[in-house]
Amino acid sequence: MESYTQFIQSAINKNETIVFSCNCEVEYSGRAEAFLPAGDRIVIIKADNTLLIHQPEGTAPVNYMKPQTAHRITVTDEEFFLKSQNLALKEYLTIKLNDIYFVNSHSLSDGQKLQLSGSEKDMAEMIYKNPELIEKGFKPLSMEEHTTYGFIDVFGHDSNGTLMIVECKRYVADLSAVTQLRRYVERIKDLKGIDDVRGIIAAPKISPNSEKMLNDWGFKFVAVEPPKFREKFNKNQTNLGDFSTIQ
Amino acid sequence: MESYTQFIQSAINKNETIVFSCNCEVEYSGRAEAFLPAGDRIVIIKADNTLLIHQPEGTAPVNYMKPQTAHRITVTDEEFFLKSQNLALKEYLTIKLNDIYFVNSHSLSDGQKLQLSGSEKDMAEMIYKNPELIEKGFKPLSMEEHTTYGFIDVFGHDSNGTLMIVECKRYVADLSAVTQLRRYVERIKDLKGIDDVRGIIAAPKISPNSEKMLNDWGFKFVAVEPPKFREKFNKNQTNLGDFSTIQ
DNA sequence: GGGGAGAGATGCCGC
DNA sequence: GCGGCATTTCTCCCC
Repeated sequence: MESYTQFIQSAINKNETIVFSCNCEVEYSGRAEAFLPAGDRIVIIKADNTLLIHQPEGTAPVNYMKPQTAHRITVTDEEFFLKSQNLALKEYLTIKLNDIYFVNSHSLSDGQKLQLSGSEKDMAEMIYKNPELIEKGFKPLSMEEHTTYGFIDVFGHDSNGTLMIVECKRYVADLSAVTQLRRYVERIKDLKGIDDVRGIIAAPKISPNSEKMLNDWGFKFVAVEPPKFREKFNKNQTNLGDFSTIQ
Repeated sequence: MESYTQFIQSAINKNETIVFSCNCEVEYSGRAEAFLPAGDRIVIIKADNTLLIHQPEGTAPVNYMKPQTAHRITVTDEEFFLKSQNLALKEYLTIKLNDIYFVNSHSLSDGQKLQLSGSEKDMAEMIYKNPELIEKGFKPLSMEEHTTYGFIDVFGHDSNGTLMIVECKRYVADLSAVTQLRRYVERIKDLKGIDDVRGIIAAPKISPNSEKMLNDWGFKFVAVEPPKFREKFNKNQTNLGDFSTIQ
């Protein structure tokens, strides 16, 4: 234990990226209060002093501390602790280390950013460039039009000159998407002093209750798929190929 | 490289929790499309076949695959890949391994769940038990009352018998919190066939525009802090104690 | 730094 | 599985 914790403390001092696996319990106090009883976990301390605690299952960390947190190993009555505190955010975390299985530490170098396509913004741009996806005669005027009550994805008018507000969702449009659209429509009616503004939800799908609410308010749903420029795989494949033996 | 990748493949077969550090590039196709150029990262494959890729900075993983994804090492023209696919979700990820710095694999055991307090639900319970936090004479009738347009945090009536709907937020109430409240108020008016229903936002803070919108609709903001039962630290401390040397 | 909103959101609970 | 919604949301963008 002692050699492991000394190694961790030394790596903390050198600002390296540290990974270790341990049996531990965790206490957190900050935006909420939390306690996690003893179990096996993986702990990562990154170069920017982010701390992550992962259980052996699940996508999200069970506990964490944000970047720029101070970390220190302490020993009391032969019990080992990793104490973290972020004074600026008033957040505190203590890991009681019952056992350490392995530790690794490296200086890692990575200046790359993820290049992603298929976001809601990409959808809005696609609609802006291909307005017929909404309806024949739709003329977009602006994207991300700002109002006090939020900003509008695509703003324009139809073939009759009636103003149109389009709210894009990349997956299933829900109740809050509909109230969001309503907020913009009301705001534009108020700002322009007119009563005739159309509201459109553009998404691949919409939940039944949301569609009911949408129709109750006189708005319209248009089915649109988000664009995916980088697509390389055939998603309809049924042949597992290389993977067939490990399914 | 070859011994590392063989070790990884063998650990995948044994369903262990694997951690390795490497230089790699990543390609993802699924709900969106993404590419991450070469850099140093930490990769975790968990016992439930969740995969996480972390850069040396930041809280969130830069790429990931959900639980129950199949993983396999492949070698083509002396280039090493970790290929992951989740056929059920139609998601695919390929890591091109340029270099591996270390690998570790263990069978980890952890059946514990995080015990958390200070959530929105805790706030609702606190208000239910201490209705004077909202106002003198408030009588709560139910929590999580269900409507077609969502469920209400705390439902009750005031000293005059007027129905009241309370929406709790654990941090700053925003525009969508106000529209959410409005949705419930309108739904209850509609269901009960009455016109007099009060709406309350209970939160520590509310954004200025949200408060304006709230007041425009005749609703009210009440300042309430979320409860924190596990609090052990004095957050107003200015003495850094053990941490003073590493700030 | 605050406001506003998306996210490959995730996770939880309910039906 | 979908629906509805909170989250120690995180992250980005813009003011």
